[in-house]
Amino acid sequence: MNKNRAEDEPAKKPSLNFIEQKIEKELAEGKHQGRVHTRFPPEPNGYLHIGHAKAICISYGIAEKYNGLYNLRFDDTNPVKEDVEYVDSIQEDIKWLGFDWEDRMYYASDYFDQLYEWVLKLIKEGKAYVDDQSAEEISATRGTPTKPGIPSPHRERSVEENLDLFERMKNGEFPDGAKVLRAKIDMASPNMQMRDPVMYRILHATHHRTGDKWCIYPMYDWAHGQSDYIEGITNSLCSLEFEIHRPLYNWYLDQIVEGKYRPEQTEFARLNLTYTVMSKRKLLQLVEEKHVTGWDDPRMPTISGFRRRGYTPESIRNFADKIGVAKRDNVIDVALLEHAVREDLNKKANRVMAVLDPLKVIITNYPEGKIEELEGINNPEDENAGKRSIPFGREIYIECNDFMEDAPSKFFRLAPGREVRLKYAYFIKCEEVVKDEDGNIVELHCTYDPETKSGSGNVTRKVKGTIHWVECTTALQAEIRLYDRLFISETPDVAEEGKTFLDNLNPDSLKTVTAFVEPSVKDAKPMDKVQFERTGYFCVDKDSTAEKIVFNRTVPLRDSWAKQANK
RNA sequence: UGUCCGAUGGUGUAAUUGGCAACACGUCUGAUUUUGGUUCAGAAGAGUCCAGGUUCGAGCCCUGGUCGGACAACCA
Repeated sequence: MNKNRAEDEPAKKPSLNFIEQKIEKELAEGKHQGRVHTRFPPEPNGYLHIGHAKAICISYGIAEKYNGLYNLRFDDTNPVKEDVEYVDSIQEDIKWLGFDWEDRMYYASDYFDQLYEWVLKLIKEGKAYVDDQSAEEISATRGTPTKPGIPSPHRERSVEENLDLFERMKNGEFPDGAKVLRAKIDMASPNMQMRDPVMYRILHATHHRTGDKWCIYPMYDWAHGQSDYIEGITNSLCSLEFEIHRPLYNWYLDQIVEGKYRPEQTEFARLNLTYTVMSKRKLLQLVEEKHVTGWDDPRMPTISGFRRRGYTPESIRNFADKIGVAKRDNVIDVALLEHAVREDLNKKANRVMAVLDPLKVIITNYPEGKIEELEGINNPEDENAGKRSIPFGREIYIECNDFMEDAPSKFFRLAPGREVRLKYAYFIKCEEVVKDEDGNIVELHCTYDPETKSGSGNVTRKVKGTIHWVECTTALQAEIRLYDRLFISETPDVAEEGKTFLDNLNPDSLKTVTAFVEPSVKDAKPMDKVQFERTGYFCVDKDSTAEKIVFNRTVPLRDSWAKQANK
């Protein structure tokens, strides 16, 4: 505790990110009557991933910070891509992260009638027209970023004709793609978004909420700002790729806003993570082509995947805090996410001994058949976590790599003639290495020193290493899934020529082993988090049962052994 | 050969709006430790994309470049 320092030096004002600065300025100016109201607007066409988690933490976090409100709004304007399965999972994931939108859950589809009314007004004002051109023609006449577009031959239709045609579009008289409604803005605008953008298209599709009521659906741009306006959103935060849409967002608002209030769009850089694919399309492909077991596969960067993997909501929110908010493109090292997980789990996860790669050790001077109960501390970081009993006996398993036959002097663990401490138990000394006819090590014969019992306090000599172990006859068996990163490339999205991101898949992203675990884990419930001593953080799988205990590896322990070994 | 946006240690984010570039992760060193974990103490590492300008003083302001990103779905 740096109490003294805190008293001597005035606490440094925590720095604000650019969105917070903007909001504080607005607040100071009395904009929006001092209200802050944000929203998170996912399209229900996939599961939420860690990138969405960042966006949620920003939008909702800002509202919380300034005592404002936040909404959840499903941006469901494209029925052919959307599904209720996603609506449900999105709600579950946001709740799990710890955010509560109370009764403010909306759908863009709630506003279809209002949107229709408003667009009629635009048509009457000569600001929108029905275009009969095909999608290809519209695309071809839009021009390029450096060449102006060519006005549609239907651009100057009369208001009456537009009204009639649009009415008939709505009534289902035309097939998909036959006509669209376009805003009449500027076909020569240097901003491609302003070249008479499509406002409505014909889609004879059943919407997951409005059913068959509509066969024309609004485009994102025409729905989004208006939805913000309807909901009283003050700050509409989105990612950078919508920056170029902002003039259009504002143009549409210009047409409908009455009075002083109007929402304002602000953009920030989306999250990129090393070794991680963040595109919904690609994640969907991983699921559909069965490269993973589902959206909640522990290797997926989805919120549900991380949850199943054993990540905690706190760690994800802390992570979002650490990475900050800015407008420049970024690639965050996954190590930072993993650090946030370890930081949280270190405080919360109870310690347990488990041997993943067993080597049998027989303690030759320990009485046969005797089982002794030793005391273990559940969590040295948390006094309230209590203690547990661990059986010890003549035959135990230790980790294979905790023994080395020809050990260098820097190797602190077991080797012929060397002595180590068994965690919570005794010193043991390796007396004999037993091998089979092929020369493989079968088991170790060791002796223990009864004087060195843990906690006895009468130990005069020191050992350099403490290793974990599990007693053979009382050990439980568990299936351990050692999940590793799904991709071997730091930037799997950037595939070499002739390759796709799938070529960057890690063939070793899942290894399953059967391990021996101390008997106390029989009480573990699905989703419980534990730390296997000296190994890593693990989470009891959601489908784990008493008959078949399954652990997913959340994240390995920070491991400086490897570095030592490389010296 | 357009418009918009961006550029600060390896990574990410700051810099009280013009005042000797800070914090976190990572790296390294040391101490404590019945986890080579945790914790603690310390160190190295950028002179802010480049070139000019304004100023007593520029990462912040101005001018001109360079590099990177976004935009030409009836996706969001």
